[in-house]
Amino acid sequence: MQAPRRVGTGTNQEAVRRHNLGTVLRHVHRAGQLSRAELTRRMGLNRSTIAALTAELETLGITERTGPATVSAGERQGAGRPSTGVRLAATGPYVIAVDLRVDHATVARVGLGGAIQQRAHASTAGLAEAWQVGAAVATLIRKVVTDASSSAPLVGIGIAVPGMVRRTDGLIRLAPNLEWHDVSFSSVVLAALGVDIPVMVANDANLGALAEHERGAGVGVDDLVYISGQVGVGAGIITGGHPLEGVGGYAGEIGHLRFDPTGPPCHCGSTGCWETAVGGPAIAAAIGSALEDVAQLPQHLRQLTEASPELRRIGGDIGRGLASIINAFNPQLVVLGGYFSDVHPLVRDEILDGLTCAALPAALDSVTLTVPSLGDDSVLLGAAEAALDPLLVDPVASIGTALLDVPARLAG
Amino acid sequence: MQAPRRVGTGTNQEAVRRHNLGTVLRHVHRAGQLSRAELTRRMGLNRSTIAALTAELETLGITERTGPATVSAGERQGAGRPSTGVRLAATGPYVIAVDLRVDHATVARVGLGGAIQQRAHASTAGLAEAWQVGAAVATLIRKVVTDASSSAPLVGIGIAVPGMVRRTDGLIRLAPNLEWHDVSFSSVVLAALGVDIPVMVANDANLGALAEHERGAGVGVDDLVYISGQVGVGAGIITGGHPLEGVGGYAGEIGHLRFDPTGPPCHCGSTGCWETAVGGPAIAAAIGSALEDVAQLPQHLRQLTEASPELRRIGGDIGRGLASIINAFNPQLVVLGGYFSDVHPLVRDEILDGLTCAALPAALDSVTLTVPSLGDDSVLLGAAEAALDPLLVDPVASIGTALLDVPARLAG
DNA sequence: GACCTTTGTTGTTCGGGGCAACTTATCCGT
DNA sequence: ACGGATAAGTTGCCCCGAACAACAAAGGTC
Repeated sequence: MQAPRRVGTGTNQEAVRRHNLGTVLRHVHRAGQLSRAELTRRMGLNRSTIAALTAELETLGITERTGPATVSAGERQGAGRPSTGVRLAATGPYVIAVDLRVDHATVARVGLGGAIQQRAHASTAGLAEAWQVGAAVATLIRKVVTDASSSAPLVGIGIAVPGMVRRTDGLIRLAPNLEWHDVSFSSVVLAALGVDIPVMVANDANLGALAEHERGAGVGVDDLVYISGQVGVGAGIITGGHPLEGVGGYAGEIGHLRFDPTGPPCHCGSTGCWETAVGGPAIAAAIGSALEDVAQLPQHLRQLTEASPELRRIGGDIGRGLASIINAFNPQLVVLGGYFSDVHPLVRDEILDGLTCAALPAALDSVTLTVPSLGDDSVLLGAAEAALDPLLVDPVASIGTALLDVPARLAG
Repeated sequence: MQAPRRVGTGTNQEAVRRHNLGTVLRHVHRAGQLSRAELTRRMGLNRSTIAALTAELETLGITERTGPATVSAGERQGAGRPSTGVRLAATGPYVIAVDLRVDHATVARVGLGGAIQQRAHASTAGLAEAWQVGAAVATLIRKVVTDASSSAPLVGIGIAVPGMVRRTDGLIRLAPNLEWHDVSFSSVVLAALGVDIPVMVANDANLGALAEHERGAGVGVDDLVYISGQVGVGAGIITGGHPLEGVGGYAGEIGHLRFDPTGPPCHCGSTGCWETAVGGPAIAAAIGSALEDVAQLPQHLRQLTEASPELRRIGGDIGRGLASIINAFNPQLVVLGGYFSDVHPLVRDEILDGLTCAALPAALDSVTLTVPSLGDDSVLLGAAEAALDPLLVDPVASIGTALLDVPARLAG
């Protein structure tokens, strides 16, 4: 009995209301706590309109109002009546975020506002088949919802995968390091859980970029590139404030940019991809670590205080590869994620040298290099953000389709 | 006395009206002529709403209605009352488009709908200073408005430049082949014309991409890359239906992607950029043409029926470079503009071979290579589209600030 | 020619944001 | 301590735009 979904490029009043309600929630989601007066300023709407919108969010159980006396730290300033605050409800909607890696998986229950409420972790080493991994993930999911309030709605699941994911349906086309081809992992997980809720599967680098853009090093930056170094090398790109996807959703496969045609063959079939120069195996070799240990690269790198000449050369290669990326995308920020965040402090100068000699000055001027400010949780929190997105687009619809009484329903 | 510009992320009713009016106009602009019934279908709004919106466009003098009997070719089908048509008014708003190249400039008067109403062309060889070129362009502009109706409003000027253009203000940061640094060409042209109207300066490849997306080979394609081969090599990229700009507006400088570190030095200071392998000078050398003739490459290429071995090798290099671009952006379409459209028929197989061995299968599956369907006018029409954009966003405001009585005002 | 289908037109309804007046709550100066 | 200034919440009303329904118009179909 739900209203027919409108199509077409026109905007009607219902859509305006949806959009404004979602935008209010998005602001609260980003800022955590916010006064209605501040919302009025940021959205440019009338006070009374903001009051109506926040009231609706309250009746939906998403937010609650804080007394005007909340800010009591003695630093209030400016005359006038203090503004009522809006904050996220303790038993408000939440999502499940899954960060699937080559040999382990992390699952978290994440509320609106991006707070991790509960998390669980398990090794997946030795689990080759997707259904085995799916079962392990389902177990972790059951674990993280045990303490959830039964009145809090579960809005969806977000899953980060190291591979190429088709954006239309979340099919994993190819995850080389998991050795998966054409796996519908969302179906696998839902089957193991025995429920039906929206699942969003996406590439790990894209989600890392999303998280750093929303609540990490890239807040307020509308053009950024998140470089993911896990085993392979990939990138998540935000341009104009929106994720760059490409037709299929495979954009950002910068690990296979041509780097040195005289270099070694790459597992992709080509020769001299950037990944062969700066990928996990190359770095492992440069620091004398075993190739089987590629998944543990960050730990090994953190023990180093100085870079070997081999690692220094790789630093230069990182810089020269980044130069191509900066020329192509003209980002304001490059976030070095995965093991790159541990390589960066060791070879910062070499990276910059490589950059400077190969990037165009105009593009180089406006770019900054940094590491994720969310640490190792970028990708996990990005999966949460992706799963939360429908809620921020249309809160009413999303709450309507959410799952209630979750601990009991998943326990069965 | 104009209404204060609303800011903020909220949407109000006024904005809805603006958006819908602009969207109606955008549909007519794209389709040329359209029935109100068709508009109703495409926009998903009510018949009466469409009637009100089209009526407003009529009173603004932008469109006019065609009698229901317009379609008389005997191919009418379907029962029911025939729909009133909406078409662009003959004396409706128009823009000036300028395609500035290394040794010549083309200027056109372009109406809504993308029809070139008048055009002019002149060599700029020997004009080194920006003000000299600006004066030449102003002369061409005066020429193309001579026959314009004095009641038709001039909405703006769009200028395509082969260089890096800052998007915030249209400053030309660097145009290597014009040898310009930090030139505010919009000021130069406006000063030469003695009027003040909106001028949009942008990179030629970006505008070529825009035009092919709007009315060329990329209609309906939301992810495309337009490769521009003039003297240097650049790209204009559309992702998710929107131009990819980057912070400064310099995105798409793919001519300086790293291609072969053992290759020759590039004028940018780096070594082995893709441009050194497939740029104008390399192609001129491969077909035995003089280096001073780079601007005439297309003419020379069109006389060839067969590719030399050198040109074949360049074809492979084009393919291998495109592979990187396809991996990075995952486009649905790659449009080979500039001299590449003349190289393509000669070395199609070599390009495809290079592509196949270096691009990722998932990305390669969904991509098509083609040449501009607007021919040599892509960039010019893209400049027109860019200048028309404000009109399609807010018709009322744009008409309000437009210049009237243009032939007389520019003649002085 | 009767009936059906589709569209334009017109008047009305509905809903959402803007606005103004009033109330409430705090700061600040005397 | 007290009143004015300031800013924010609340309330009722208005305006505007899209939806809707009823009717008229124009053509197709049998």
